[in-house]
Amino acid sequence: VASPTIHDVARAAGVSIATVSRVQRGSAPVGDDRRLRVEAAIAELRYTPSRLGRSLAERRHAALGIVFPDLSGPYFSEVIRGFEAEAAEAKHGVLILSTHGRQAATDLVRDLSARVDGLLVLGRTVPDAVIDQVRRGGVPVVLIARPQVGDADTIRAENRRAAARLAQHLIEHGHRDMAFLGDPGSSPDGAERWTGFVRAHRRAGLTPPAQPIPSLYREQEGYAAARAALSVSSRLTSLFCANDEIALGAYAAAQEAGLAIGPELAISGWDDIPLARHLSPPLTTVHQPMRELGVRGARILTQRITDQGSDGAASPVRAVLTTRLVIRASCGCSPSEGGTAR
Amino acid sequence: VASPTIHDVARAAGVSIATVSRVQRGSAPVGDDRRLRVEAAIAELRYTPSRLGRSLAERRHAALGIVFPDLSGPYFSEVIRGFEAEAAEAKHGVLILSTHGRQAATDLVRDLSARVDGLLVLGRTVPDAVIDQVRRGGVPVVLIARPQVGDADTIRAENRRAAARLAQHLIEHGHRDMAFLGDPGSSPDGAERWTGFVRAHRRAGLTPPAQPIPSLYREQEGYAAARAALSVSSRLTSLFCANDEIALGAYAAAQEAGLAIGPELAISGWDDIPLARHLSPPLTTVHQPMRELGVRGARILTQRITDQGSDGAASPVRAVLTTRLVIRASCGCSPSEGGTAR
DNA sequence: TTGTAAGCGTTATCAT
DNA sequence: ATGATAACGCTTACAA
Repeated sequence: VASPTIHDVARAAGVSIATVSRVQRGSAPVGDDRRLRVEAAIAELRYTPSRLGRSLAERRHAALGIVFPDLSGPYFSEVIRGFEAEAAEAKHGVLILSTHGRQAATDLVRDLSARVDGLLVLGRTVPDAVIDQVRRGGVPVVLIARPQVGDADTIRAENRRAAARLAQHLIEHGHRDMAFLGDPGSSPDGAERWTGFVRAHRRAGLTPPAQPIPSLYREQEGYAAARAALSVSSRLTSLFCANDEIALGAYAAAQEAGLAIGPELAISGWDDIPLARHLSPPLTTVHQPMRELGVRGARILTQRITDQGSDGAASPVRAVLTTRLVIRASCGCSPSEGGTAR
Repeated sequence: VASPTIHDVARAAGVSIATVSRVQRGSAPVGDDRRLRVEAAIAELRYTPSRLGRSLAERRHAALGIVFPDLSGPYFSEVIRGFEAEAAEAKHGVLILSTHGRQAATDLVRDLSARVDGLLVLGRTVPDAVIDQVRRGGVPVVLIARPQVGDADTIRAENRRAAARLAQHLIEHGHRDMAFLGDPGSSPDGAERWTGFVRAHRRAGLTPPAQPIPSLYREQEGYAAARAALSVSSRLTSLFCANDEIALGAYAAAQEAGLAIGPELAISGWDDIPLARHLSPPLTTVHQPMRELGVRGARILTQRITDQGSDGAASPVRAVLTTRLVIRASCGCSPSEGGTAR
């Protein structure tokens, strides 16, 4: 049941393998008689060239890889979605790798890097050293939502200004006692949001909280953090959550405490996951162009790959995509005054 | 910047490439002196064997592929999640392909099939003919949520009985005028749910509706279908939705019509997406083991691949995974009496 | 234990 | 226009 090779076709058509290759990929002119015979043989034998043989000869995989922490939640799915679409456009296959916190991630990433022509790395999935190593191996790497490594290309969504605008919006609602739930230490994104949050306070002449309430970016942890925040200060009127999952947990905590979300306790999230608009009240949050992050990542990689021959290394890309405030009801706005601010 | 090859290492260590190969993969004993020299050279040169060269020699890609319609919504993400985890376990890379309704899907799938040792196909993404072709090419295929093709392995989640139990539950709530929103024509899953729905009516001595209200499996379409249903019959007290997205649309339609979901209008979904429990009222639905579907798919594929040498084709797998009713409040149950039925 | 050499299935360079 | 033939980078008999 072994698949036919180029030799089988050549034999069947009574020509050399070079001719078969030419016909099959139209790379050079072939006489009509032979072309016909070859085409017939190809159809007859159901010949498909071996990707492996071809890649080995062409010295390219015609594939891109993407590494992400986990596939739970819509965030990474969306990035992958964009990435895959754009990669397919460029005739690239797509290999995925979820590190899912496993320790062996390093080896898996090395493995993956040996299968692709370019690699997109999301979040804090891979040690810097490994990134360096992969790049030195000649595989272009693009980083998303991750601290920079050397002069690797980086794409991120704007955080600081959006956070400041959101915090300011809350301040204009009259809130004076706000807590920030999240973990600035674990992610550059979180750190920037915290910075924006603080900045808005300063600009309004207010004193921001001294510290964020620490919380991992999951509902469970958000719930715990919100309970903690609420119990510490009874004057708290607003919870600024570093992502929507945390906000979800905050909803639960608020309901448990008998607080009306919106009027009595403002809650905001980040990411604008599909869930957000279906909550009651709908969640005020910040929309990130997740799909676009993936698209851009793939685009930069294909660019780097085609540029690989030419010398004169193009300077590293440092793209910052714009985010969008999505004002809904959970910040205390009435549904009618809600809307979308740039 | 070209990566070092096995020859470079051999030269540096003053040994043959065979010895390098042996050391590198520990496939055969090597004298201590040479082993040390080889290991030193490998470290020195930062040698990583070429996946392409290796795969060509081993005649296997060490990779699995998965084809799905789209990455929007949690359903396919979950399947992929399980698939990836299990594949990684078996040291397989994972290639993804989203057909996203594009017409060129057929070529893309052929392409993909030339890059992997086994393929998982979800939903109605690929024409039967292509599936056959891939299988004849020697690549094992597993089908999920898709009509059977020849004797390819198939995995699905149980539908009929779960649908019947859910419908019966609704009937016990006193509902006599129920509508089924979905598109049995487009998917075997949908067809089976409809069958179960009808069967429950019959068993209770009731007359089921003559036809489902047609709706694609998306919120938008669900909304339209629900409006249509509600306008046709004013006696309608229950909407049995073929998936959660449709139910989401039904929620919107019900709210618009001023109907209290649960008490006045029962709504049920299918899939138990994360959103479901966050709706108000929380959505009664049916939980599918999506992750498990992916895991099983990968497991069967690896099995088929390793069995490929041995003759005596194992008979086709026809796995049916069990589903679970998740009773929440949207069916009219009070939160307290809610719970999970097997 | 170690090395030589024959594949694995292409592409691409050279002659012709 | 066509055909030999040399890579491409590895694994694995087969010899020694």
